Amino acid sequence: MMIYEHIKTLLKSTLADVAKAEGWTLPAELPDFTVEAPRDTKHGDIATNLAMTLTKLIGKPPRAIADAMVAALKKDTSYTSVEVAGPGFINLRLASSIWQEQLKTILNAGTHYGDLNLGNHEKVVVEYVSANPTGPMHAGHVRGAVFGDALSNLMQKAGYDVTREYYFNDAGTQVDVLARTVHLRYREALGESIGEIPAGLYPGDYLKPVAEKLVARDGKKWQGKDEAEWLKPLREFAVAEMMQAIREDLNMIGIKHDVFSNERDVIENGTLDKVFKSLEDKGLIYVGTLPPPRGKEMEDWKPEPLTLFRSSQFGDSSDRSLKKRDGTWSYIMPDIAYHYTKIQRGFKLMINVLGADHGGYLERMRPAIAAISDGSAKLDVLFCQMVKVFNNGEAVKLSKRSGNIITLREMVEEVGADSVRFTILTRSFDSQFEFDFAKTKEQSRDNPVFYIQYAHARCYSVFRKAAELFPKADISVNTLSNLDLSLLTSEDDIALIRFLCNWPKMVEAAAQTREPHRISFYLYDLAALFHSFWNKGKDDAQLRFIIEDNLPLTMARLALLKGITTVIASGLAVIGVKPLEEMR
RNA sequence: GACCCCGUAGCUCAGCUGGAUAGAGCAAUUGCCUUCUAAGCAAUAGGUCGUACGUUCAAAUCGUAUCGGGGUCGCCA
Repeated sequence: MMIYEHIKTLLKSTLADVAKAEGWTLPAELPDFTVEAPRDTKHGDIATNLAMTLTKLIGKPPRAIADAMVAALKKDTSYTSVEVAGPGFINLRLASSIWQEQLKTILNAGTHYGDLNLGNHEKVVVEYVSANPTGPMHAGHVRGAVFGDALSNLMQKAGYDVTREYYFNDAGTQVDVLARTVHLRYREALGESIGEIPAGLYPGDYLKPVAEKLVARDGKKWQGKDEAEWLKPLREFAVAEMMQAIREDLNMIGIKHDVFSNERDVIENGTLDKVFKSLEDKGLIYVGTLPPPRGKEMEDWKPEPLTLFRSSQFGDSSDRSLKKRDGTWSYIMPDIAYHYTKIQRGFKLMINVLGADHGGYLERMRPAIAAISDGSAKLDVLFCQMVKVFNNGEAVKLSKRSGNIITLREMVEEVGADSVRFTILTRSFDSQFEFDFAKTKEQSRDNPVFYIQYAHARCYSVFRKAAELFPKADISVNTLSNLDLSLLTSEDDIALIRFLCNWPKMVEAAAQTREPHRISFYLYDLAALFHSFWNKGKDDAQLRFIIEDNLPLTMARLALLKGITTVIASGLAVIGVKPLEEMR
């Protein structure tokens, strides 16, 4: 980024000079203009749209403004060419020495190259997965899980103090259903014939081992007893088991949360009562009746007085009920209390990664957070769109009810963690995508993630070869970063360095937009440049990395390779994929 | 009835805080392994960017309308 910011500053000062000479009046604050590497290298190293953004202000055609700028820029020797192109772009080419210096900067920074101070060490909590402990992780969870994890990596790289968090509901009806199903499986494990799993309980075999564990621990203790006796202990047992399984599943795909929070704690430690009372104290709670929901047929709907939160005072379309008809808390109240704990822990920025099926969540939670934080905390919710799962072209309906699921475990075992992560992270989170399990399995070897890993491995292969051919040469990073790199002059050398210099800008853009997939595409393009360079060495010996009779050039090329592996490795770290040193 | 996301090559998707001839992978066709790993490279073919207006020096990108697909609108989570 250094280089682009530097050029931008230079352009501004040149513009000021030109404006003076030409008699243009400029505003104190210039319109925002770009300084970036153009897509097509024919357009130079760096292009700016500066002239075009000034047409209105100055009242002259863009090319005329550009021409005046070019005349002034040509006096600066750090540009080897300056020209006007297209509708009024100014294209600059920089002296090779500038790029060679940039490569040194990269080597000195190592994998910290691209680290930013965008977040200024601000504390941010990223909550993701947060699946309730009623079943194993399945394909529907994977997208949010991987996305949230990569986003956390990205925010960290951009200079935020990130906490990865998982929140689960262990106090509602779902976990009661879980406990009942476990009890049934428990009776089965003890030899009873249970027949089909009744509707309303969880089908699927995944609770069998849990039941067996329970038998091993408690024997026949709960057989033939009333639900009132076993519900609570079995619930606790089952929740602990499921959470353990979930952690193991997530681990398979490289995900580890820093903090696990749960609904029961929030209720039992008094946080919920405290938060509710503070809402009451603020005059935001009343008893009233809500209109029936629109656009949806509600057979069992009856107007009844409920405990309501004045959500509409904070921009919500309606007030919200905090208690159910039966007097128990509705899901939103523990959630509000949970978010209060985040605020208490010092987070002013909270990011929640949710599935698109939680569409109304933000509209409800934002007002609540505004109320409990008095407007000082901010909630961002990123909705990952649905994943449509196919198996060889046939749609797979994921449903716990029918037991028809593709588990995370199956995905990782069949396709591989790296491929799964990369596939997910080459999509923008807000567009739905189709995941064909069978096809992905079949094509797993074609997954673009290997293309990037292969580039990394090839670089390492050259280093191994160099060590063999030049046993006396010191090819450590320290030495490489202090070399004279003036031998790196070919178009391909410079093109690669130039591309490496885009890395910090990529991190910045990806972090600002919360779009880790940009990193994947950048890495792919970098790998493509590298592979292309590699193959040129077959036609032109001077473009090989190792040139046996030219140690100085070889050393300079090794420095370039080091720059490439450095950026690939730090990019893959964001994606959460291993940078391999060898692939055979 | 209201709100959110998407519509780009045969398929899966990038590009969208406006910029130069619209990109990649897969699938198709053709070349390249005595030389640093062919999980690679080079080339060919493939698109009215859903549609229509509008804003702009400039629109796949922004706005309005419309069609199509998905999601949400609860005291469920």
